[in-house]
Amino acid sequence: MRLVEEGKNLLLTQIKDFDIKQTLECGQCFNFIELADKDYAILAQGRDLRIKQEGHDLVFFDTDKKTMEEVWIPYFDLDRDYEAIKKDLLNMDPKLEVSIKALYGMRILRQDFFETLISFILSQNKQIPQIKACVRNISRLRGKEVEHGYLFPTYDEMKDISEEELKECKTGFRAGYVLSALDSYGKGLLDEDQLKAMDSLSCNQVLKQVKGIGDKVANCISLFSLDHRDAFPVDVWIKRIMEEVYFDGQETKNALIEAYGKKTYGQLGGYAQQYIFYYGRDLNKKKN
DNA sequence: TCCCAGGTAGATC
DNA sequence: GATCTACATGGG
Repeated sequence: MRLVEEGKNLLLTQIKDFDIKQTLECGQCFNFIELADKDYAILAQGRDLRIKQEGHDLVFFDTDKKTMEEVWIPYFDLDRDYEAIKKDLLNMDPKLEVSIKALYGMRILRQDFFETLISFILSQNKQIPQIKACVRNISRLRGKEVEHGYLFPTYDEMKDISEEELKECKTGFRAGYVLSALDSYGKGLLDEDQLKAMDSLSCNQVLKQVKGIGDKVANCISLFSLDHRDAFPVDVWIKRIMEEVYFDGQETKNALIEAYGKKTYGQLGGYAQQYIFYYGRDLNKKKN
């Protein structure tokens, strides 16, 4: 990986194990726009970033070196060795080979905690396009306008939102859950630094005290915004494919699947989960 | 018209 | 404890 300045843009060359489409469209983040093939606007980290991939090169538009090192390299998890992660996972479970090969360029983003907290509360019992629409509605109502849309609001921008406004954003029965999360956040019960310092189990327990956060959402928040890479969210897709591949086609409780994932993949549980999730969904798309 | 979606809380047994 | 169901909204 090498940094090259090109006028106002920054070029990252010789990148490995990275694909912008796989990374953004694997269901971990919702506030981005596809401008063209492998050319996206990402509304995150309080910024509007246009990023384009050309083979092993990444173009970061209108970006300085400091922002790149302090914001985008951590955000895209580019300072982590995915070759080693994939190799370790394959040793733990050879069955992962197909999904890892299919999703060779997926990186788990290090996303903003508040945004991830609210977004994954909204995600329950919704399809990804609908989650995106919901996040977009809230951002339009309360977030800062930028070139390619609206940033997701900060806590201060969102704290006095009403239930009616949330329902206008098509949050449905999740509106009350969002209010509950805002309340806990405002009271300081959800402190990002403290949650990061805990082990993932304790972290999930704290998150689950919020009404509307259960096992699955807590694991997603832990994995996608609190550096708990051993988290293992079990949703309908994971359940389906793991019952088929690891539980002999037998109906299996979510808690048991989660325990199996954590035991099998340990610290790499979150990565394994993402590879399996994407593969399961992708396979389903091809059937239709 | 029915079924499902990156689920969860509350009721009921 | 474990299981059942209602919950908004949109798409197949």
